[in-house]
Amino acid sequence: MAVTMNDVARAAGVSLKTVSNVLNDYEFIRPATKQRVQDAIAELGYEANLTARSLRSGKTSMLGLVLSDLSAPYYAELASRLMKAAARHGYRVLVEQSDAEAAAELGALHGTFRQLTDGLLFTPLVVDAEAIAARAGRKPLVMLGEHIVDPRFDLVTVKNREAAAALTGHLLAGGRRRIAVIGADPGESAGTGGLRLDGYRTALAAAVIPYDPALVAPAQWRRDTGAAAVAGLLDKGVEFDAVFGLNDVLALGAMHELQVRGVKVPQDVAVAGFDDLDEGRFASPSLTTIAPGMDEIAERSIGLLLDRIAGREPSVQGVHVEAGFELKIRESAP
Amino acid sequence: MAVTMNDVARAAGVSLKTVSNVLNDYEFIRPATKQRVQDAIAELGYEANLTARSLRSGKTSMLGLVLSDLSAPYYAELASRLMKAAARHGYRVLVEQSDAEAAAELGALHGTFRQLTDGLLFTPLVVDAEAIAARAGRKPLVMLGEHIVDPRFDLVTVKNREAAAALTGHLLAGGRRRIAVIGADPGESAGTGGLRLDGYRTALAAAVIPYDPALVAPAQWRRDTGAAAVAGLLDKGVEFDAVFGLNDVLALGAMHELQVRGVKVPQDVAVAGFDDLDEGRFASPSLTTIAPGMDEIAERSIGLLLDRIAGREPSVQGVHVEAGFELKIRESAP
DNA sequence: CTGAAAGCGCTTACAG
DNA sequence: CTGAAAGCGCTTACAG
Repeated sequence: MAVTMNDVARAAGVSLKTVSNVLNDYEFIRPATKQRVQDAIAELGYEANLTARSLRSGKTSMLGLVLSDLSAPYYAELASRLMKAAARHGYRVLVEQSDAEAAAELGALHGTFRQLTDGLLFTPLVVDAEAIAARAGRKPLVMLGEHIVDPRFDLVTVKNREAAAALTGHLLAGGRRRIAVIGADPGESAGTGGLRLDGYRTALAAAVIPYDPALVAPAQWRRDTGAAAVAGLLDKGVEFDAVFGLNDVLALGAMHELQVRGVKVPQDVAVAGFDDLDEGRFASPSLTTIAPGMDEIAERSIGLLLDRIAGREPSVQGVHVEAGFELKIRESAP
Repeated sequence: MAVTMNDVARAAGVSLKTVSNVLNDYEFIRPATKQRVQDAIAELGYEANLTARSLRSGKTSMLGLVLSDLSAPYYAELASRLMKAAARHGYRVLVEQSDAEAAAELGALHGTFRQLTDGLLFTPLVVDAEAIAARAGRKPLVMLGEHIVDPRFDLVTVKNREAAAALTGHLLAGGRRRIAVIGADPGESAGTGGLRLDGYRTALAAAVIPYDPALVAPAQWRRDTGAAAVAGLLDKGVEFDAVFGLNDVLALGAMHELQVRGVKVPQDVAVAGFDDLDEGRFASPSLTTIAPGMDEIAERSIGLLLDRIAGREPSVQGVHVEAGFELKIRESAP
């Protein structure tokens, strides 16, 4: 059997409580006692049993991360950084893939997944604020992304509108006038796609260029759907001189389709995305995009969640954090 | 407070043990009793406390997955599928990133990570078999990848040698004679890189073409390093008419560098990779590659690990599973 | 087929 | 500053 606190207590000649005090960095321990306990721990190779600690304390030292699909590059990158940020504070991250299904998204809010974690980083895609509020329980919950923007919930996000406007502004400055948008419904205004579309419209308005809904093609945010959306525009005979993929994989899929059809990028059509995936830097041509402050997002969301868990964050209302961004100009839209 | 088994027992008018029996699908329960318990569970909204169950039973229903970096596309894809396969059996997967550091790889073998999981899926990159054997403990451990091929350990992998030989054969059939290899040391023979290099050499030998170590460039398996390795070959004046990136990101990095330098792919130099990332399908040109049987790998490794956990797998020796592969011929090496 | 009791390894009031 | 005791919510022999 594994070494227990009892073994340590016996070896050090103290009580269980004293070992617990040492383990939990209780201040008022006589240095000599502390030393004896630490020696016993080292000698016996004692490792605290997290399960027992969890059962008693109600804390698991795990954070939950709910996202649709870990194999999507943006989420993989985000998960990786969140795990590293959490590790710095002594927490692990348990990932749950929802596949963008409502039942899975809601399921992560209670049941065993919730039990196993002290707080949740949640990237809802289909479920609405009411459904979440009804099920969220008392454990802290921080939203990532923009599907839910609600004063009841903490939220960490990028400056989507500003970033999309900056990118669109860059395309306009390059002389592009008919900029297709891939990944949103023409009338969309909420959620990540809606906010980015809104930024696009803002930049258009600033340049006194009318908004043409025919240039906006909805698509799920994948490479194949990005390619299909551009194919649809081309087949319908819609004219455009640039494509703004609302994220990088959409832009990359679109760029592929353009090239397959002999449309030259950027000469005939410029292409730009959003996310700054490593993949885009090595695409041909390399992809112009927005680099969201991923480290800032990871750091801030973990920080906020841990503050809530520890009761350090005083605000009763949701705290909304907006991370910065950077425009990365590359070959696909110089 | 949450509803406990005691509350359910009281509501159903039975003992704790009976509730436990119903929860654990014990066979011999009177149907009426079972029904009463299930009704009480439904009515109270009871959810079993996993932590308490773990402390008592020693099982956590979690599997550990140790890999170097979750943001690497192959690992992200693998993790995603492993999580889905595990979920089908009622298990979750807890991921640990080692950053290819020995301390982290060894650390995952004991301590809290091991405690929290019933078995480990391990992708070691730097640690050797002896170090693992010395620290592995009694919980099951299944190796993924080929860094450790040792009769003491279970292993699930692709047919690396055969796949690399098939790919090389395809390049040779296309008339390529000087095929550069990116991602291995010229003398390497063990590990994933070594096995793939070995397959390359086998195909070369079958075509009676001498092996030229000058064509083999070591590189970490990333895009930037793939680009740098090809740059190195070009700068040294090494002549080649094809590049075999030992995985897709290497090939994609190499392809980017070639194109930046005005080398036409595939006319001047054909490029091929290994992994069949979605990214490669949408690269320009699209990437010829090997599709490892990812679902087979995920399914078999989870199956094997769960068999070991349940004591169902009788073999004392390590079981070695080799998944199939498929050659995907695309534009970069038609 | 079901019950009463012990115990997994911790933390946490409560004393002193 | 430290000890003895209770208890977190389950599962598991042991009876009956």
